[in-house]
Amino acid sequence: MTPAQAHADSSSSLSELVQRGNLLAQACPSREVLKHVTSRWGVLILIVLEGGTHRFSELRRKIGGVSERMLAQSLQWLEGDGLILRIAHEVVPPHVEYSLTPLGREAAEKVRGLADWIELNLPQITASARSGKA
Amino acid sequence: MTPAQAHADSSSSLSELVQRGNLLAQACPSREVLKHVTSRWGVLILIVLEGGTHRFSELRRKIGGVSERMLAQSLQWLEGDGLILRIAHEVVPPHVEYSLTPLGREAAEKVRGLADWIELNLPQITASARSGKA
DNA sequence: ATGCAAACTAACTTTTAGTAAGTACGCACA
DNA sequence: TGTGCGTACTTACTAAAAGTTAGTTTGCAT
Repeated sequence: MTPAQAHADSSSSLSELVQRGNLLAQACPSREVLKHVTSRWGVLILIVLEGGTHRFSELRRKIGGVSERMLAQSLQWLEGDGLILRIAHEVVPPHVEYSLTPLGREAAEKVRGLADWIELNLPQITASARSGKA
Repeated sequence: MTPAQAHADSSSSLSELVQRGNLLAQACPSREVLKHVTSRWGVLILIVLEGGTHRFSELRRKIGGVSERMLAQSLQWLEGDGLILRIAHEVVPPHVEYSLTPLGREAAEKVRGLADWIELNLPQITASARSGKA
C-alpha cells in the first residue's frame, strides 16, 4: 500500500488515523508529496511550467544541470500527484507537452514564493554565513 | 570557493555574474540554500522551531523518523545559512538550544505555507493519483 | 548515406541518506 | 558503589538515491 492509498483507505488503523494530516508523524502520507514538490528538480520544474506549457527538451534546456533521467523521473512523480498534465502526441519523433494542472498551479505559487524569498535574501544569507554568526 | 563566496566575490567572471539570481542556472548559489531549506528534515525543523526554542533531543522526539546524524547535519546546514541560532551551555550532560533567527522565521513561514497547502490538499492529490488522471 | 533530434529507458557509478555503535560525564536508584 | 539512563554529538558502515553513459525508434535535413 502506498502512503497515498493509506490516506484514502477507509479501513485504516487507529494509529494511521492519528498520524493523518501531521507532517511530523513518520507515517504521514503528505511526506511523499512534500518530497516530490521540494525535490531538487521538482521545484524548478514547477517554476518553469508556471510560465506555460513546455516540451521535455525545452524543460531540459531551461533547467541548467538536469539530466534526462532525473527530469523524466521528477515529471512522473509530479504527474502522479496530479500537479502536472502530460500530453503525448503519437508521432515520430515523439512530441510530448507538459503543463500545470489547477492543483499544480497552486503548488507552483507556494514553491515560487519560497524560491523568490531565497533569491531576494541571498545577500543576507551569505553575509550570515561569512560572519560565522547566525 | 563555495557558491556563497562566489556570489559575494566582487571579482567574479561575466558568466558567473549572468547566472546570479537565477535559480535555473546551474551555478546559481541560491541552489545550495534551497537544498538546505527544502531538504527532508530541514523543512520539518523550520516548522517545529517556529513554535519556539527547542533542544536537540526535543527536536528528535518531535520529528518522527529523523536520525541523530541527519538532525545534526540539517541543523548545521541551516545554522550555516544564518536561519538557525545555536546556543550551547557548557555543562555535562550537554545542553544546547536551537531557535530561529529573524531570517529563519521568514523562511519558516514560506516553508510552512507550502506544507500547509499540501496537508490541506492531500485528499485532492490522492484523488488525482487514484483516478490516474492528472 | 550520415548525422541529428525527439523522449525516454536500462545499466552502471558516485554521492547522499540512514543505521548502529561509541564518547564523556552526571544523576538516580539500589 | 555499581548499573543504567539521558545528553549532544561523531564515526564507521550499509542502503538508497542521484548522476552518467549509452542505447532505442523513426523522420528530416545535408
